[in-house]
Amino acid sequence: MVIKNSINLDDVFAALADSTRRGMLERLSRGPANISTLADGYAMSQPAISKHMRVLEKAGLIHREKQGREVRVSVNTRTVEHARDWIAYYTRFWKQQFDAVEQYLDQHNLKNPPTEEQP
Amino acid sequence: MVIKNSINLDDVFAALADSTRRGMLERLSRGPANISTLADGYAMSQPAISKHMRVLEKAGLIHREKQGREVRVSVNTRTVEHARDWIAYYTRFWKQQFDAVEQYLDQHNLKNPPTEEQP
DNA sequence: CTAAAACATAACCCTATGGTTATTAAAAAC
DNA sequence: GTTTTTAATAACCATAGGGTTATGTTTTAG
Repeated sequence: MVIKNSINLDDVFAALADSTRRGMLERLSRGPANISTLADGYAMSQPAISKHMRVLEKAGLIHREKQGREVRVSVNTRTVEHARDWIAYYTRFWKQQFDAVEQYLDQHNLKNPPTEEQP
Repeated sequence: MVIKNSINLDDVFAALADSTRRGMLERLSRGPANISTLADGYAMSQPAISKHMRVLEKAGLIHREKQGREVRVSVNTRTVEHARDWIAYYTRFWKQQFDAVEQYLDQHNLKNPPTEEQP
């Protein structure tokens, strides 16, 4: 079993930056699937699908397992959580600032423009 | 005030797929900053920085505010949370499958190979 | 044994991306 | 009023990305 142990956020987010690949990951949330199943519904050639799989695999987002002539694909939870956690971690601080501003505006009744400007 | 109301995950994740831009967002977790401050520590030209800002703005990840000749930049919490939530939502299902497999392997004592194969 | 199915790889095309230098605009400093 | 500073824009370059067709490989089906 090949396990990717170094998560590269560049690759992970780049892989997520394509709706076809996100669609495949969404499909995989209903359970593992083989590649032709994942390809279902996309109007593109088989090699194009193959490339998308490669991008997802290089990012460590999926795991492929040969089963006869088919390939069973499943999501690599660890990588996906890493991306989520990166955003979630900083969201704490970003939101904190945002809330601070909100609170200030609330307390000083500055959230809306002066009444003379309103309709 | 210009508010981006349609969040495009393609743009958001693409913007996050660059360590320079992630670095700037990390810097912004310590509070809003002007662009030259954000550029600090990056060995690249000023126009390159300018381009990165454009990418972040197009993705709706930041908000720029002209203050004299400087530009104050702050994080757009809403967009950032949207990206986080997309991942977090599906993580529930992916992890559920993962856990189901783990549980099965535990219950059937299949997590490790047969003892004869072990050192 | 031969044909079909499921995938991978190679070679190619076009556009997007990340960087550069040169130039410009506007505000601040002197 | 002239010079600096901050930032944007234009024009360019090289590489990466997403797509294609053509071809090959392996496994299953007939």
